[in-house]
Amino acid sequence: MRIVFMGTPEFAVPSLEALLKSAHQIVGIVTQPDRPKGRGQSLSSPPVKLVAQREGLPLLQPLKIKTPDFLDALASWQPDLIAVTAFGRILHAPILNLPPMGCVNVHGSLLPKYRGAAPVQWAVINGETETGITTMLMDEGMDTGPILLQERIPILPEDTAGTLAPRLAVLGGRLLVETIAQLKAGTLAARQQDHAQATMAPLLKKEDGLLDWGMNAQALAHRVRGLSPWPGAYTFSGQERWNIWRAVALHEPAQDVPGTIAEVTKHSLKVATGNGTLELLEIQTANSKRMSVGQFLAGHRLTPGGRFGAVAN
RNA sequence: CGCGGGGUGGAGCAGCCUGGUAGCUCGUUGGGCUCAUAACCCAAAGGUCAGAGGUUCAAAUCCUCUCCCCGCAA
Repeated sequence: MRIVFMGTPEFAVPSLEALLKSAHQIVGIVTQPDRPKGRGQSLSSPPVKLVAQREGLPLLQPLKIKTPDFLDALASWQPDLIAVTAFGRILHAPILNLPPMGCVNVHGSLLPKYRGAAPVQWAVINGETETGITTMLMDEGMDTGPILLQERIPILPEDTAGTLAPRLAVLGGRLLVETIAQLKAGTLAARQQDHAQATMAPLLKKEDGLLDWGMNAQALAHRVRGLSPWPGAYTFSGQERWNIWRAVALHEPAQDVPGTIAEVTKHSLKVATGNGTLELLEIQTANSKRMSVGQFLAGHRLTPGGRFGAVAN
């Protein structure tokens, strides 16, 4: 089968790799344009582009999707099917209708739960113990198309969005190939999503990382995991921004105003929350690298009673 | 040339402004105490102060350049 692959970040790479190992012919790849990144402002290539170049495959990086030029280019590849994993743009009808077998999307959640751009992060933030991959036939909505295949995967207690995403991505690749095989064989029946059960997983912004100490300790711990490695959970100590990379909720009830440093020993740092105590395990201050609380406390003197919270300005 | 912070024994930091004996909290090693311990006590080892040049009687500290790391912003 002639397949066009559309995808952009690291999460999309295993999908592409899986297709490359399959018997299908990848006739073209579409990814987002190079963008300025990093400390300088140098352009960097999306991970999918690097794979395309390695394989010497035809590549498009359209600035705009809804142009006749792009549609013509796509059509010239004559795809039977378009596979989409984390491309980063909504596809409109002219593209969706182009391939005879339709557009198949790999989504990182058990749809209809967690529709949107950040399904992995939100599943962890909400303390889910399992999530999964859904393949679906795309329509014009945001992850609203009929479901093709679905497979579950556990979320481990120590999982962050950063550790969970690669496992989901690999599963996504496997399920994508399986989905295409069954579509080709005609043994797969798409079934409509139960839209009443739908929840959203909107794109995270930097500000979403700011911790609200009024929440309960368990919810904060989940948030720290779900926001790692991006955008990162953070709070303020005075004017200084501190990232919290690992934390665990304790059963000890909070005695102080939420955000108050409740206890400091040589190796531990405990903070009062709206309900319960949060022990910080790995942190990162303004211009330093992330480090364990033990390391941090070796060089910094903290005293109980200090307050974390939003910066006042 | 997007903005800013930093590089000091193995780790994390102070010292720099106002040049003049290398400091703190840990870790490591040895010893002691203890039923015991990530606890406590005693002692020891371990540093070209990122690198190069300059100023000076004297540079971790002041000046110039280079390399590397980090945060913001995207």
